[in-house]
Order: sequence, then structure tokens, then C-alpha cells
Amino acid sequence: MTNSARYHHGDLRATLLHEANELLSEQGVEGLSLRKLAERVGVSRTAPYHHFKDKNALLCALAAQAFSELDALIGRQLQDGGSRLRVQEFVREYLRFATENPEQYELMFGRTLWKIGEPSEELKAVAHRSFRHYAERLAGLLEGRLPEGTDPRRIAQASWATVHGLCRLLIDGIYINRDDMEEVSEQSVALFMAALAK
Amino acid sequence: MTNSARYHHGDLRATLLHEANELLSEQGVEGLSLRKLAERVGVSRTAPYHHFKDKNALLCALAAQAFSELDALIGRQLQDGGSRLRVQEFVREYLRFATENPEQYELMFGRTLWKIGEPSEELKAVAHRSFRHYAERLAGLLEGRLPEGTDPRRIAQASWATVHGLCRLLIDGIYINRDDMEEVSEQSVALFMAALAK
DNA sequence: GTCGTTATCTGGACAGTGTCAAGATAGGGG
DNA sequence: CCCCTATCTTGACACTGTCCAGATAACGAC
Repeated sequence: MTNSARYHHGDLRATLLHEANELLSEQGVEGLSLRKLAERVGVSRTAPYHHFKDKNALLCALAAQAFSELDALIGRQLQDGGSRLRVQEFVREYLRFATENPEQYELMFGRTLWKIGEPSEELKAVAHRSFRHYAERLAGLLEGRLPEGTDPRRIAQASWATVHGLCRLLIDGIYINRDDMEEVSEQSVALFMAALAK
Repeated sequence: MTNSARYHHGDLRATLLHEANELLSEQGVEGLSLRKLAERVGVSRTAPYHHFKDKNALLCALAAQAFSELDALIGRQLQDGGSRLRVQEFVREYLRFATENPEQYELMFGRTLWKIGEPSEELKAVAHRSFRHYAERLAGLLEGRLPEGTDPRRIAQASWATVHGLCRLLIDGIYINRDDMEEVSEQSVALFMAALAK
């Protein structure tokens, strides 16, 4: 019995996730339909429903996966050490992550899951964890440099918003293009660190 | 012949735009279907196609309209005067605009038009104009305060990205909620201005 | 006023979507 | 060995955007 013709796939859930991610990269969330996905995997249209409650559930799983990668990136890049260059390098990597996986990034932070669909508990958890992780690492890096009375949490939110905004504008091609990216991000970080070093 | 029963509507284009904006506010881009819109206006499903080439075209018109409002806001808020408070107040108003019209804001900057669909020439023009307008006003406000060698255009891009990122995170309910908003935005502006005043 | 011309509007049709319900299949534990 | 149940399939429904051919009426030329 060949691999492709057996009735029970055997590893459908993982295959679906993998192929869905592929399809996502190629065509974006809008081009990712369950029917196309099923056909691609070689299975009937409703088969995925035995592994994911919903299209929403599948997308949440996909986004959660991506958040894990981002979380790993945070852990990798935001270690102790000279803070200015660290932050600069982190932002560069963050932007690289976002621009190399624009559709995944869109899914992670876009309204598809957070506004229209319900973000799954798993997704909310891993997203929140990433942010907390970032906040902690950043606080460690900036320890002692923060002006008195400055809430590190606010700094984390404000800086994340900046980097996130850069990504969004860049990915969707509004106001910032790939050529500007490097300079703009450097400028942003420079401003940020200058304010703190004051 | 009553107003609602005549064959030729007479002012369909404007009515469509108005009602579409209403529908957009209520149900978001995803809930805005041409068929629902047509029914709501009391006209057949394909009637809108005589006034807009596409669904995309209608959405572009809607977004362009919203950009005009944003442009007006920029002109209104970013006048000469004490720069720190001016900027603070501008950001507050920008955030208000975005949070009071979240679906419009999403349409203006979202991938629906900029990635999936084609942004119309009109939309690109008005969006670009808004940014240029912002950049000019900001440069005027910060005149003489910028560290040497700083490109005002980069400052405009970086600061817009920050505010934009705040809006996105806030609207979609990620990492920043309504209670934090005020503080985070103040913090952001404070950092920004502190860096420039250095 | 009458008569095209043309803008506007209509209903039918098609391909595509997510998802529910009912039935088919087979793997795995008693 | 046999049944239970996880897994998979087909059929169906409502909804979407949009093309096409035909109906309607407003408007300008004569």
C-alpha cells in the first residue's frame, strides 16, 4: 500500500501544519484555503476537521509555531552585554525575521486571529510569553540606565510598538521601503538609546 | 414615484460610499460584502459595478476618504508652537482617530488594499501626501533641535512607525490595552523628545 | 416630440469559500 | 475475532465576488 493512497494518513496533523505553512508563505492568509490545503496534501476537503476544530484553530496553531521562533530569537539576541549594539542587532534580526516571513508575521499580529477569529488559549499564552520574555531581557540590558520613575514595562511596550510599526509599514510597503529600512531602524534605535543615556 | 422604488437611483455612488462606510464601522472589512451593501441600499447585487470597477476600487475610495480626514488632522494639530506639547497632543489625537475608527484605520494601512488588492492611484497619492504633510510639519516643529547629520525624513518615518505600531497593537488588542495607552504614548513621546533635546 | 445612444440597473450563472451531517473505512483494544 | 472509535469521504448549504446578456429609462440630436 503506497504512502499516498492509504485511507488513514497516519500523520495528517503534522503534514497539514507543514503544508499550510508552505501555502501561507506562497500565497498569504487569503490564499490559504482549507480545500486547497486538503487537495495539496491529497486528502478530502473535510479531513482537516478531524484534527483542527476550525480554520481558525489551524491558523492559531501556525501562528503559535511562529511565535515560538520569535521567542527563540529574543532569547538568542537579547543577552547581556553592551546594550546599544545588542539592541541594534536585535532590531536588525527582528526585522529580518519579519521580512523573511512576512505572511507568518502578518498572521501572528494581524487581525485575522486577534480581531475576527478567536485567538486560541495556546496562542495567547505564547504571544504573551514572548512579550514578557522581551520585557525582561530588555530591562536587564537597560538596568541602571533608565531615568528614575520610568516603568520598564512601558519602555518595553513603547519600543516593541516602534519595531512592530516599522515591520508593518515595511511589509505592506507603506512609507518605508526596503532601501530605507536599515537607516530608519538605526535611527529609531539611536533615538531610543540616546533618550535613555541622557 | 417613491424614492426607494425608482429604477435609476440617481445618487448611487455617493450612497454606496456612505453606506459602505457605515457597514465598515459595524462589521469590519470582512463583514463588508458587496451583496449585503447592495441589499442595504436597496439595489441589485451587480449595480455597484457600474460605479466601482471592483470591490477593491470601492474600498480604495473609502480609504482615500479616511486619509483626507487624517490629513486634515495633521494640518490641524501640527502647527507651530511649543513642540513637546504639540507633539504630545498630536499623538493623542492620532490615537483617538485610530481607536474611534478602527476599521477605517485598518483599511487605510492594512494589507487588504496594499498587499492583496491594488491600491488605486488616488489612494497612493493621498496616503503619500499625508505622510509628506506630516514630515514637513514635524520638521518645522523640530527645527533647530535635531542633532547634526540627522535626516528629518528618517525622523518622520521612525516616529510615524512608532505611533502606527501603537495603534496597531492597541486596535488588535496585543500587548497594549486601552488602560495602558495613555501612559505608553506619553512615554514614547517623552523618549522621542528627550533624544532630540539632548 | 420622436428616436436612437448610452448610462444605469437587473437576474442568471459560475467558481470559489468554510463547515455541517451522514455514511464508509480500518486500526487497536477487549 | 469482533466491536468501538478515530479517521476519512461525499453531499449539501449558504455565502462570496464577478461576468454576461438583457431590461429600463434618462438625455441629447433632430
